[in-house]
Amino acid sequence: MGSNLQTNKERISIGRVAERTGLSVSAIRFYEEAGLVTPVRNAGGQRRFLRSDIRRLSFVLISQQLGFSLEEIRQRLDGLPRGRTPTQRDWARMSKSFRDVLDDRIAMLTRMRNRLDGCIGCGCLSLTNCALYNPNDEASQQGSGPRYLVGDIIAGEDGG
Amino acid sequence: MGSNLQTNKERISIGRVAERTGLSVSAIRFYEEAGLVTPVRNAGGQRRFLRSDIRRLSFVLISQQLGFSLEEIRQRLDGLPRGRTPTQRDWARMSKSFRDVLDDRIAMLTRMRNRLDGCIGCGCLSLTNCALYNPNDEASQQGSGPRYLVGDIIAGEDGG
DNA sequence: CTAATACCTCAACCTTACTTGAGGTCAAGT
DNA sequence: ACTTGACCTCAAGTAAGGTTGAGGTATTAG
Repeated sequence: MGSNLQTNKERISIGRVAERTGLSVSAIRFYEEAGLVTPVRNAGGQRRFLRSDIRRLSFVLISQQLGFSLEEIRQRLDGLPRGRTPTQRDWARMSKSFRDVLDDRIAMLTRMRNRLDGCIGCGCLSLTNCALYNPNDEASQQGSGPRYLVGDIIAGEDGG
Repeated sequence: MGSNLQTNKERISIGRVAERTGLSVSAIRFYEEAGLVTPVRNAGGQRRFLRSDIRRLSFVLISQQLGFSLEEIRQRLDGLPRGRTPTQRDWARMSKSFRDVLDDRIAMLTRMRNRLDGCIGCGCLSLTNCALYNPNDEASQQGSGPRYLVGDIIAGEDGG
């Protein structure tokens, strides 16, 4: 009875995993390359996944919906135990980690929203005073490259 | 008195615009290509911007911080009047448009957050029942490619 | 007038998250 | 045995949002 703790048998193919997760085969291969799953190979060189990898990939999908990058997800998955199948407690810990980030994002978006009227809505768009530019907010940072703001932006106005 | 409605004088170089907005010169050229600003050229072929373009680009920067894509921003900027310098009322209208989207995003993130404990936190990750996968939410949709979910994902469980 | 900047275009490169295709192998059914 | 379908690797393409560099022209300060 101790034998099914680990489920070393019952390895499944990439096609099965794709069916069960809704991911494409190519995406699963890509996720392997990204370090999100680490299937073994059979004698013929084909990938064999654990059933628990389905849950792992489901977690990846959910996390993406929450707006996390694959790298952020990988870091959290690396916190899972290697020697055993993750327990409810393990997942709950990660859930909390995400919840905290979501709380921050919601708070930031709410602040942004509240500032919007005062900043754009007034028509001044004065970035000197504009709270939307406060670099202390962990702002979106979607693209690459510098996104800084200095000095008096609007000083000389059009129509002058 | 009608002469300064349009401000045909006082055109400024791309370097000046870069200084005033904090954008790089290359980014401003890129934004021109994206249709976000449309500077004229002087006799030597160099770009000359209106002072109001600084405000326009400031709006672009703020909108990006709010999480909008350049295309979404362009569409909103295209709603600005072409014949005259935008008024406070014009900016306020766009502000409202963004505010509405932000309200939706905040609401969605909040729903997600509230579901997180029930879905990941319980450790089941059963995507059959998982509200986080509800496609009716305008979910993040960051990457490209299909992101669908079908059927019973977790049915055969590890350790089973 | 000349040197130093600032500006120009075009092409290539970067990251993230994948897809698509070519060319070849493995596994399963008959 | 043979055929089909699933699988393999590697290279290139896509989209967004830019940056970097090469090679050349404009403008400006002295």
